[in-house]
Amino acid sequence: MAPTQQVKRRATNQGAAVKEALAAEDTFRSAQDVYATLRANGEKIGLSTVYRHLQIFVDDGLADVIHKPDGESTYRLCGDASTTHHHHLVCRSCGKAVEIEGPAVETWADKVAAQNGFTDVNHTVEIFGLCATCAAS
Amino acid sequence: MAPTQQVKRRATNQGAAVKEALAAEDTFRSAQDVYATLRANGEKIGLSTVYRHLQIFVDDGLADVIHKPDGESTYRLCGDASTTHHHHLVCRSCGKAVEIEGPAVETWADKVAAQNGFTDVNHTVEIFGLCATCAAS
DNA sequence: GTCTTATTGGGAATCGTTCCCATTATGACA
DNA sequence: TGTCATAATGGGAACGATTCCCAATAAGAC
Repeated sequence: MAPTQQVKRRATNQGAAVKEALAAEDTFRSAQDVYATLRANGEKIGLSTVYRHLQIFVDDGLADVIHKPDGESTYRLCGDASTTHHHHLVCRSCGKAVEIEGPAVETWADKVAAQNGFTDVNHTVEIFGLCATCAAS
Repeated sequence: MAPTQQVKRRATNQGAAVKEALAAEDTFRSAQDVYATLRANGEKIGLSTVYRHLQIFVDDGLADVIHKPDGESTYRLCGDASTTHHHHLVCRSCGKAVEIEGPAVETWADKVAAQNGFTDVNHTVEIFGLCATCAAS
């Protein structure tokens, strides 16, 4: 919506740590999960800070969020999310995600919304399943 | 998954009241909202019971759930949800929803999942926007 | 009418997330 | 390199939605 305005932001160890933790895996991970991992690694960081940075990443378009059916929010860094709108194919078991695109879905969504008089539209499309690895075990 | 097995279930005033409350409007409503409405109507019912029945409706395929981006779960009765898989165009402001179908999306989702070795697939497609009424105000 | 047991409901408990605010540390500037 | 303004931190309290627990209640079968 509004042009992503970069606010002055300080570089901190904690911020870097959160980003690293996310970068380490290509799966969607919850804030609690990231926090636990960092603490286990001996990182000195608070839960609030983890939430803060995760949210910042989302605001800056560096990360994507997926709200799991159980209500938990999970995050994952996304290469060039800012330029390409995309969706995810997510493993319900391990959280592993594959970025997918569906141009047809985009246009369909906009068309349907317009036909019904809806404006300021956005949509969520997530496909959940079991990845080959998890299905095998 | 497992064949929907109908369990013996008693007919109670509370159960009927919850269903009525949902049937009264074609919008997705939260458990808290339904509870408040019922109490305001002088209905004698507990919050736990509302949650319980809402969940039962979902299990029985009588209602659809949508997890709002803020994490709240909203429910709405759906005519023949059990027979026709469909999605929703939901007003972000008032919750009003229009049932929509997108056969192309279904096949696309399945195809993408299969290509990536995912099984036991399901997907969520919800379109959020502002309905004409809410946009006007 | 009686009895079995599904259902109820209110409050405690849980869980993820946000808030508050005194303390800490980054980055700009001298 | 030292000083300073203030962004960032973190720990615990606060919150809101949802679930749990369990004694009291009431539906439905006989």
